[in-house]
Amino acid sequence: MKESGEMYLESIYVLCSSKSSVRSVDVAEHMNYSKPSVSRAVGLLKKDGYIEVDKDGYITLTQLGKDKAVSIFERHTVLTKMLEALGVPKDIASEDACRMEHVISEETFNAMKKHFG
Amino acid sequence: MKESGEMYLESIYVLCSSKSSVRSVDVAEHMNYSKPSVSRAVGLLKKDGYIEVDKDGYITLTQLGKDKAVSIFERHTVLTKMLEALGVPKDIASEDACRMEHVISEETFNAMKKHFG
DNA sequence: AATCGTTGTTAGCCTTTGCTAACTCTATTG
DNA sequence: CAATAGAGTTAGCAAAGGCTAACAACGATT
Repeated sequence: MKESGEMYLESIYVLCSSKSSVRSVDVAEHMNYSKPSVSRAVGLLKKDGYIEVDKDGYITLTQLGKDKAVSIFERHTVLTKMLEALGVPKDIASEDACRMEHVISEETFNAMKKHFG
Repeated sequence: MKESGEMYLESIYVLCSSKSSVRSVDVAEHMNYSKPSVSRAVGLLKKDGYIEVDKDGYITLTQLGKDKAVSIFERHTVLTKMLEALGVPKDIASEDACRMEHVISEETFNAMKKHFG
């Protein structure tokens, strides 16, 4: 799974937590991406078994997708907490966490979690 | 400047610190990239004023390039220190720092520097 | 029933950044 | 002096991942 795939998955996860239903257009609006970009990404996530899309376009996470999304989101949370603990303003902490969450190793994540989780 | 450009620049900087002269082939070997990849990247760094390349292919950093490289390298150093302080093994800390150094904001870097610099 | 808005898809473009194959140029060497 | 090795360049491929333009499908509204 590539970084962009992780971003889409995380967005779907976040949207699922706050809305009763999620479609591609919601993802596009949330990520500020065009519809075709989301359409392709959704197709890939579906092909790879991370999501299911019903005939009306409603998106649900599979167990695999949920596990992956939760793990990315947990990284985001821990990273944000760490940066805030270092004194970085909340919004900047979250933005930076958003980019860092895709590139840190398991070891680094676990170390951060131990100290800031 | 893109992430890949930053990597090339940092490599050139590191090589300049340990060798008396640096050519494209040294960069290629150091980064484990092909010669054409380096050739193109070097051309771009030159075009953008980060490096100079003499008629024999010897590469030197301009002031702009040096400033940029130092700032990236400093990020690398501070990030590595921070991760080591959290208990991440040295080699993994350095690898992760290598990816994180390109995506953190100035605010986050300064916060880390204050605590771990 | 015709039209319009919403949603999604298709086709295809662009940039980035890696690669290989094949070339040139220069300098050393037998 | 010819051949070879080393360095760099050119041409072009591929994958990722963004975009727009244009179209299809469908439900709601006039």
